[in-house]
Amino acid sequence: MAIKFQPIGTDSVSKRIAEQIRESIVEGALKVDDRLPTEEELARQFGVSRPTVREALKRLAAQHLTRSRRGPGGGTFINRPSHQEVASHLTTASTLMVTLGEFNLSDIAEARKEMELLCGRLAASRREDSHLRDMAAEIEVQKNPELSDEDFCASDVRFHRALVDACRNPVLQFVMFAVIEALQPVENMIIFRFRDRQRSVVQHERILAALRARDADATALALNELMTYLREQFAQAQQARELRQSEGAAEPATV
Amino acid sequence: MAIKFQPIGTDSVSKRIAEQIRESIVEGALKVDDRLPTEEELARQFGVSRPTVREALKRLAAQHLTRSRRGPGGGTFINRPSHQEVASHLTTASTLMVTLGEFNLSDIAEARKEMELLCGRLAASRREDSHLRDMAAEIEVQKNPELSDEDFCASDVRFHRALVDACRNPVLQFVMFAVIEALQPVENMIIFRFRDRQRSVVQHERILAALRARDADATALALNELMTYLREQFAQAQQARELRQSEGAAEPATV
DNA sequence: CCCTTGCAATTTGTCAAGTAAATATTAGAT
DNA sequence: ATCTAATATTTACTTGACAAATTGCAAGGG
Repeated sequence: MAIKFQPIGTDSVSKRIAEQIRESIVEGALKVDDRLPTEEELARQFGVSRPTVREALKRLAAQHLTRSRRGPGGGTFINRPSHQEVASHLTTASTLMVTLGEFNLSDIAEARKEMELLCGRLAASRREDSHLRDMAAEIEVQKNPELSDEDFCASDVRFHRALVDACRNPVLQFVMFAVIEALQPVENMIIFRFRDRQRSVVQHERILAALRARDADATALALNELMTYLREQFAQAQQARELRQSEGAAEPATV
Repeated sequence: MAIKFQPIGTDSVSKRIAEQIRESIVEGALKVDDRLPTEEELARQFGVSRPTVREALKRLAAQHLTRSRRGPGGGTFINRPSHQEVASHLTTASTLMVTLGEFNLSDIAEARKEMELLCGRLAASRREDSHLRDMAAEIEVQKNPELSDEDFCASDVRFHRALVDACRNPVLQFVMFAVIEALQPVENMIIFRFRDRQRSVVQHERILAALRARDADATALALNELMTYLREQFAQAQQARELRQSEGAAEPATV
């Protein structure tokens, strides 16, 4: 009985149809803005029913590979996925992996530190005045003591996004947005507990000044200090979290 | 007439249902391996028909957020997104954005260079002997002159993956795999045209030696040279590509 | 007593046919 | 000529049904 039986292709029809269309796209047979046949026609060609075709199209739509419009001249079209669409997708995925504990905080913090340092160095030579303005505006927001913790954190995220934008490399921007946004809930938690805003704001100002002077080393230095500080906070938060989990796992948060 | 009318929720029902379930997941109301109600029950709760619910579930399944099984005890479950699944998803997305021209080659090459340099520096202090062995094995493969261009390229990818592995940061690994794999088709094209293998192999050996000595600076130096060389090749390839597109756009490839 | 076999119940997968809603086109009216 | 209304096309959704897979249990044979 050493026969190796083939695992039967058990994927659902709608999945296989979606795969087939996706293949056609990546192989170039279907180009952006090409129109697919009508659902009825597709159903006929694949030899399946219309709802099955529709499920396949929804799979593709969920990945922003197609878009559909009703009416004459409507139909289903191949979509060019925009940066934002794919990035948002990536962000939810990474957020989920963080909240599910798939990545630990210190790994993310390290990755973020290293990559943001990299962006900072590039940004020093490439930043435009508009980036400086955006960052300055956020610092002003952050100085407002009336600001809620949530709003402060949101502004912090916008500040770092502006910094990443200034490095003017779409790929790095793409990746960093996911990393930064995935950290936001964690940052929220930390800032809520230790709310040491002043220190962050001072560092932000140092970073901005260094970028304004197009000084890569000074930018890296200031960023490094900020990131090191944040990493300490993360480690502290993680210790607290682990302590809470092991000690009072049953108690539902002492708020 | 200065009234601001609310934009009416124009998203399709199945999309809104998928959104609602996704929200429940990221907010923690639905945990991993939780079972959703049956499709019929969901249809009743949302006040829609079963096919509509199914379209929503297919959207989620396409993002690996849920999985479904038939039979009693079956149903639709919240899925824990594995590194591999999400990474493969990210890879196909970035591959698509490259082939659709959303990212240009030099941006990717730059991002890859900077990030791989970063990984290299970290790897110098963290590499294990197993990583060195993996890399050495790939270099041996690459020395074989009988190797097909395709196989050489695949080995090259494995070499760089091993390098990234050696930095021992899951987040960086996660991101880099997508960037490296997205570049593979392009690398293939270039190596096929200019097939300068010898030069790559020599650089690989230098990188390996530097890692063996745990010398971060030497690693960075060797990597930098390799990446700079590759970037030149990319630029050359892109020029050739653009030339071909503008000149003989009609002609179907002169092979 | 244990192991196999087969049956039944449950749940997703697929099909069929039709109604509703949106939209581009065309014909008609002012 | 320009605006309006009818019309045709195509996706969006509904209803109702059957098929297939998988689990659990029960009956039968060792």
